[in-house]
Amino acid sequence: MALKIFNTLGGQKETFEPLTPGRVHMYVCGVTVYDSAHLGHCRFLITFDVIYRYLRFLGFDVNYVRNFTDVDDKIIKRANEENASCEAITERYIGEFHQDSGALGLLAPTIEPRATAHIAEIVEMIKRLEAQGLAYRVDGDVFFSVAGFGDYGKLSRKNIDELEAGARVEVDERKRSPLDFALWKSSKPGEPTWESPWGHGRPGWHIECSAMSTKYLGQPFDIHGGGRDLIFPHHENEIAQSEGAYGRPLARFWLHNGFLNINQEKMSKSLGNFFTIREILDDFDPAALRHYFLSSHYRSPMDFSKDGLNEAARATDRIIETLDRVNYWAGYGAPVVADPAVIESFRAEMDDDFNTPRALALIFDEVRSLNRLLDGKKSKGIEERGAALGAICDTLGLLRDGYADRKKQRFLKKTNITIEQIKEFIDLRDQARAAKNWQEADRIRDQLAANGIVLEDTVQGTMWKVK
RNA sequence: GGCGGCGUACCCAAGUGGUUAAGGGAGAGGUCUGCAAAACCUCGAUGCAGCGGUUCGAAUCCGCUCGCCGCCUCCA
Repeated sequence: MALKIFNTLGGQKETFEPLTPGRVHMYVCGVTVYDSAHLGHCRFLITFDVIYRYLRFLGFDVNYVRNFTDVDDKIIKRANEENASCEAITERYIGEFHQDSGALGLLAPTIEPRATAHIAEIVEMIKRLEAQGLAYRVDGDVFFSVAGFGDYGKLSRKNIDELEAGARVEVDERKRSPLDFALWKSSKPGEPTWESPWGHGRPGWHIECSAMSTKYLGQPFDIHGGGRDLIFPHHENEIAQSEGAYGRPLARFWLHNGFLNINQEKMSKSLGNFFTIREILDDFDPAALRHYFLSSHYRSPMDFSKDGLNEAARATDRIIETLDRVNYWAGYGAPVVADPAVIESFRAEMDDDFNTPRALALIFDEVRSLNRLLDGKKSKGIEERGAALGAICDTLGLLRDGYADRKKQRFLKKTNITIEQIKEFIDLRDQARAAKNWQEADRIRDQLAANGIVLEDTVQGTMWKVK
């Protein structure tokens, strides 16, 4: 049994073995902090959170680095619009990002480096590239010379000549080739700026990832990830910089997640067709959102819809209900060993390029089996299989703890109904039921149902839940 | 123009050469229940965009056609 991962570099699944036995070094390109994170970001965050969790589940000690791009044209633009400092903007959105991450149940990376805290390393790397003859200065800017790096295009499988022919970018005439990109930009008055051998300026976008990944993970490291759109030019440029500077590979496995579309179009800031993470979490549980993303393979494109998210929410309810039943049945007593056969099946699915849709199918097979056992009042293996199911959910990061409470809280927040009122209705109905006044009991229940509250008569009494 | 991807039941979505095409949601019938809810059971694509081809055998490989999308520019 071995983990196989689809490697963009090479375009096929390859057996994964870390360079250092037992330790995985992983870098994922994070976000530019100039605005609230949206569902598209959510997908890449959850994708790599699951990969991180699964690698840990396999027993690897994972060094997971995910950066913040906190110096960039968009940040400067935003700061100017708000008449605020860039620091104020980036601090605000890094704070928001951490709130969203917490709400989504994302495991914190080992380190979250910021570009502005690594200017020295960036300058050092550019100097190295200059020494290698791969960089050239024009006025106060420094560009990378693509012509000097023979492997350029190997990740995105692009041919330099065709790229030049197809380029419809406004070409900076000072560049030797239209594909050359900025390593260092001279800064205009009012922009963030640092001292450098080339005068005052700031780093280009791509160089920060090269500098920071090398600093924290060495070179080469095991896994480099990000969204599909980063393949070209961002990751291609990172490779050119890092491999050009050090003469050895940057990363061994390159993973890219598919896009989240909406109405067949890419969800993006520029198109304005996005939902922010926080607005979706007002209406949906983070576990449901995660379930929704996991129901599709991470490399496939997805078309977002609230209907789809609602379906995922109902499916999540089903898993949670079963886990609750198991917990009730078993109590929260002594921990048991998770059923090894179930865990093994989970591994088999996930080892195949993190096939979460199949892992979910396994979860539902287990849900059905467990419910059948619980219905039959048979005890054989319930605790072990329940423990396995719980472990699988945890490895996927489905936030099962507090699920029912969160659902109730969202409901109570959106309506003016209080728990006390609901309990009063339940008491009234219980009295009617005790008197076998079924008509009145049903009337109360129907009334609550009309308000989105479902009652369940159980041996422990009447429970309520949100529809 | 170049490169890459997709099209599987009402909806979402696995499967990429070999017994009956996973799983979820919705739907229908049933068991349980005072009635419900939940759960469980049963049903549901002789077919995988279309047409050809390769093969003993294809949703899976090849070719063509149709439809859709992404990257080539900041973007997860």
